[in-house]
Amino acid sequence: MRLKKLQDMRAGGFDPFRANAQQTHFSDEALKAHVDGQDNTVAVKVAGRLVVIRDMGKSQFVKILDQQGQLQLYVKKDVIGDEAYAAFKKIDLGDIIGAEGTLFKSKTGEVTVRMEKYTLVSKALRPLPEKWHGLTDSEQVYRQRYLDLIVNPDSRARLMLRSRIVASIRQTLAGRKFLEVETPVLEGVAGGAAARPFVTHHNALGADFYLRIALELRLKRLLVGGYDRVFEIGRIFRNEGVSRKHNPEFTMLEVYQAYSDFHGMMELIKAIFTDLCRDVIGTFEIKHAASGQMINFAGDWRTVRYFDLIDEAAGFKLSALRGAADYPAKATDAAQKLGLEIHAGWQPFEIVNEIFSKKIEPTLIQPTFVTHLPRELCPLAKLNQEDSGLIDVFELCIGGMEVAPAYSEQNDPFVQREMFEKQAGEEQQKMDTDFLLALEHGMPPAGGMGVGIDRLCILLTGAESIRDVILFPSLRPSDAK
RNA sequence: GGGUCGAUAGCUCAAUGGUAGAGCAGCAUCCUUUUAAGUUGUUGGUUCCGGGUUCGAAUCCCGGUCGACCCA
Repeated sequence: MRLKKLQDMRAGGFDPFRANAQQTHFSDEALKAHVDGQDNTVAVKVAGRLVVIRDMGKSQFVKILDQQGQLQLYVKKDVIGDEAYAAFKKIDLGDIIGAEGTLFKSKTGEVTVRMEKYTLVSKALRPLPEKWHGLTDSEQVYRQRYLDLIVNPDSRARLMLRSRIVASIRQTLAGRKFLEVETPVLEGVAGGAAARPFVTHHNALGADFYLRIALELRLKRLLVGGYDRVFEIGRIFRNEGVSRKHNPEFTMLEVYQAYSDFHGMMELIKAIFTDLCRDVIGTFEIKHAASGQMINFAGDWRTVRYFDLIDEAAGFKLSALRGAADYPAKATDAAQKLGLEIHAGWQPFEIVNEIFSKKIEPTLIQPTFVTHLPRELCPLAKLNQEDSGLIDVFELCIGGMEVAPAYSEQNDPFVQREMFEKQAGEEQQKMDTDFLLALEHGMPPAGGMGVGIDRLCILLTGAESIRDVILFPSLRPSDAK
């Protein structure tokens, strides 16, 4: 039917796919441009997709949707003429039009464009999903996100907010003289984190490449190169499970600042959140979707040592036994008392971290800096001066999720090499020998931080799943119809 | 990878093992300030795919595909 309308139009000498329209106002700008009490004085040219048609015979109210939202148009036979009105009646819901007219307020007080002229600029050959319930089939929401954006205002607003969140972060960092850089996605060694990488092959070079799993080692080379404040917002790839908190490709912000340390990173991440809450979200209190609690981003954030939390969970001073002969047994015992399953070959730090990630992290709803983690958890951080079993780092947890880890970065090439070589446990990082070479040239002391942008967006938009803040989440390929 | 649940008209959803329906969308009709507009009429199905049981399967069984949730 719609195809026939298109064919008729083309036979009549008009092809909507060859037409265009002008846009002087977005919908929200048009709404603001109306002057109270002065109807039909302001002329606008608007454009968008027809999403509502209320036909009353010789006149109709319709609504178009553009980037900023919906705008009502009033189409009157007397105004646009018999011929144009007859043609307008043939337009379908979902078609894209440009319209010119003047602004007025309807009987019910809605600012509306009195349409004088219109142009059909694109024909929709397929119908829109239902207007009231929207599109709820999650598979279609993800696979055909464009339909979700057209009919589900929540999705539209949430994903637009993500764009503004990223823009705000860039602005905060630029204001502090950070340089935004781009580093390779294809790497010979996927380092900087412990994760299974995706592998691909470069034909001309005859070599396998890995998609990066972190940005860290490249950005630190830039510190060596004399760029003292650098950051990258980029996609990284981990060939692991998919869940509400995990997508195989996700966006990471990594920041490195020379002559700073993990305390400096605390200040920086607070500044980023403060700017976001004030400029983008408009509130410092955000509801946590999973728990229903309000997360308060204002004021001082709690800072607590990793092992203090462990001791609290265990119910006794487990940390005092670190290094003692019965530490592994006591740690296993404590974990099992908490109902955790401990695998036979696990190192003590793995057992303790199981307690942290299963029993503690999910309870950290309010912003919390967890500091002084065991050294085995990250080979790239500086060792604590007082206790070389610990590292000078924090893990920022919010909403029960790890949102941002930060370190005082290890810049001693000997210690760094040793840390790589001595790695224990299941999760081990690959040794990047060129990175060690770079360290040997001298890297300034620095604070560094990684921020999972997707998780940040989950928190700030009150979303329930990572898929709600990623435009096109990874799905198993399926044969398109 | 394991478990649970789901897939029916373009969309949102119904349908004791017995003729597959409704609302919206579409089509036609009436209506010159509507707000999920309203009115009258009406079209529309490979019930995800492949097997099996049965006189008869959207429904029961087996296998598969895709998705959601939970667990690892």
